[in-house]
Amino acid sequence: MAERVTAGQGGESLLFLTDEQLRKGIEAMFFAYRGFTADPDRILAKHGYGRAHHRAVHFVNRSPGTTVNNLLDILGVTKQSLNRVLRTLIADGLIESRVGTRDKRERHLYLTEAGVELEQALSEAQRRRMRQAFRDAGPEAVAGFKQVLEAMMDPEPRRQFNRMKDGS
Amino acid sequence: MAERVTAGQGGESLLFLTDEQLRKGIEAMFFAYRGFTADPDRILAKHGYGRAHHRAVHFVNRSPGTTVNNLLDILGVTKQSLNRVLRTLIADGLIESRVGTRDKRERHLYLTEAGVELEQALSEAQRRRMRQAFRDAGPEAVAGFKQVLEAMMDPEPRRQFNRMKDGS
DNA sequence: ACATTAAGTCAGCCTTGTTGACTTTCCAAG
DNA sequence: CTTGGAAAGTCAACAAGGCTGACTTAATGT
Repeated sequence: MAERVTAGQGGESLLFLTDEQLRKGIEAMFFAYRGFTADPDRILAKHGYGRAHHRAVHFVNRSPGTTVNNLLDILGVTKQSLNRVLRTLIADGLIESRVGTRDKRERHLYLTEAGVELEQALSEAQRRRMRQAFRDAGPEAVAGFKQVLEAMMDPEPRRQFNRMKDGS
Repeated sequence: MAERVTAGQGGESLLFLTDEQLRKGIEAMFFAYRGFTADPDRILAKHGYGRAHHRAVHFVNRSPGTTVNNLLDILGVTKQSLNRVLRTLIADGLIESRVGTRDKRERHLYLTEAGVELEQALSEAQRRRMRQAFRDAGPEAVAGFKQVLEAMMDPEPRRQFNRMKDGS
């Protein structure tokens, strides 16, 4: 089996990574991400929602009272795209939008009771899979998993990721 | 900091995983996957293609001569969805579709020279990021990363993933 | 007073999923 | 041998959810 190795740019490292090893990593991400989203997707479909709604609900739950602009930064989508999703969630009574007290231009977003309920259902499904995977793989593997994922992020999302470690 | 822990279904395990730990895993997947797809997305955009084209090119390169049906199984999308992408790739001369010799209903798919070129550009971008992440995290972390991802897949994709380890 | 900012809206586009209906080809049972 | 179903692929039409651009409204800060 011919193992062609592409040149590593910059200072040659200590680790020898074949293209084949890297490709397996790439495919692992592809298949794992599909599994990762499969359970919530089923729940969302019942409600007539998509992944966009899930992301919105997740991060509003994560940072209650967050503003629209804040959410835009986190999700990395356009205002118009988020707005469509947000509008339906507000209309359906899952998210509440309160005018800011200090700055009345801002809208602060909160999950309603129904919103919390959906978020619970979605995240519990996802946690279940994550928990199972973590248990199957063991604590050392979990540490490695997190390390690699963090190293794979772009700098700005990584900052957000770490900032969110300790609450809003 | 209140750490609520949801009940682990089934036999209580040795690992205590808080909801907070699991949620960090979930967010890590979200942000990392975005980084993972960012580089190829930029290249694809220049050619007027999307992720669907990338996936098709990737797996045709991976298993030259594969049939449409085969690809369907791997990608987990509908025939019609794949077909649209495939049609443009064939029209643009990146993929060649040969009628099967044994079974003339089947179409066997191959990358043309131009197809190989695009695949190289895409996968090299992705490999670069993966390589960097792997190096930053170290070999032990990489092993853990793979273990957890594999554990996160649904059984059928996992089978495909492992089957592809040693070539088509 | 005026420029800037946050939020929201409308119109229109693209990609990529979906379902349903269809053709061509193959194979197996009568 | 023929014929009827199954399998592979194709075409048409629709929906979700991205995107850009132009614009309004309201509040803020200079």
